[in-house]
Amino acid sequence: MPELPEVETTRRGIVKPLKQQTFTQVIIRQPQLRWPIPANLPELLIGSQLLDIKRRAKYLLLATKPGTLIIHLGMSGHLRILSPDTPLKKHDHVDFIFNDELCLRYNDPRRFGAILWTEHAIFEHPLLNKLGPEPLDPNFNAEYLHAICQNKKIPIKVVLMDAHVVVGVGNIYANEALFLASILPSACANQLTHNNCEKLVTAVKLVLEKAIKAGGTTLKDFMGTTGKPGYFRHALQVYNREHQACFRCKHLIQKSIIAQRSTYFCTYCQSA
DNA sequence: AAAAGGACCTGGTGGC
DNA sequence: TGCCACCAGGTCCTTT
Repeated sequence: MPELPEVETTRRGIVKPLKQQTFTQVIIRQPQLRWPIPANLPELLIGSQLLDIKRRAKYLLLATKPGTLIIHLGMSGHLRILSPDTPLKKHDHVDFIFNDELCLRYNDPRRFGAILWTEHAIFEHPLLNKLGPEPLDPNFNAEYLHAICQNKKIPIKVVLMDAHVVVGVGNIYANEALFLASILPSACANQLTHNNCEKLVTAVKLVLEKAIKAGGTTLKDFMGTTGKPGYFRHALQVYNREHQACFRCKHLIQKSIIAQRSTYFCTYCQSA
């Protein structure tokens, strides 16, 4: 679920009800996520006010006076806001309770996510200090991408998905952006022209902005509606469409594996 | 240093 | 119905 648009949608959904609220209880049922949840998290948080919720890449950053709570949703995680007495579902690993009346509940079946704590400057944290620019930031532009690509002899899709190059471009949007830019995912990065990079940067921004705007469906899901989102599905041009007709040219969408990830493309539309 | 592959974990699906 | 292989929205770590 958590591509960048969904993480941003989650952030927007929880910041309003929770900002300025005070942590009154922290319940850890399953501490073993990607890394162990700090056992002293309850004592660190209880009594503190949640000052703000920011996002960097796919990390949610919950700022308090003594430090920052870092939450990553991994491959399968999500956050919901509920009444604290809501019956538990499978994989409800952590509850953060505010003012004894609102519960932020973390659920993550595969446990690839993370809940961490730091008291230092947040952007110096080892997980954050080597990240590339945000995709929607002006620093992510054709000049930057083209320069990076010069010394990369790997498929452009792998470059796009490398968080040291640019954050937040997951498998779905890498496929979609490359289709929009008419560039084959397998194209060797150092073969791309400046013009290719221009189109690709534009496509990444467009696809992510559109998906964030479509985040309403996710928000609804996140607010407690049952059932899976399917939020951006209708807009997908290539992802998960193997053997189906390309919407643009009617040739069949093909699938291959690049860096162990499913990759979808139209050889007719994506010639670069 | 760059590139490739493995690792972490559960659930759903499709084949036999 | 059961069992099994394989796939899934991420990303760090180890090996080549």
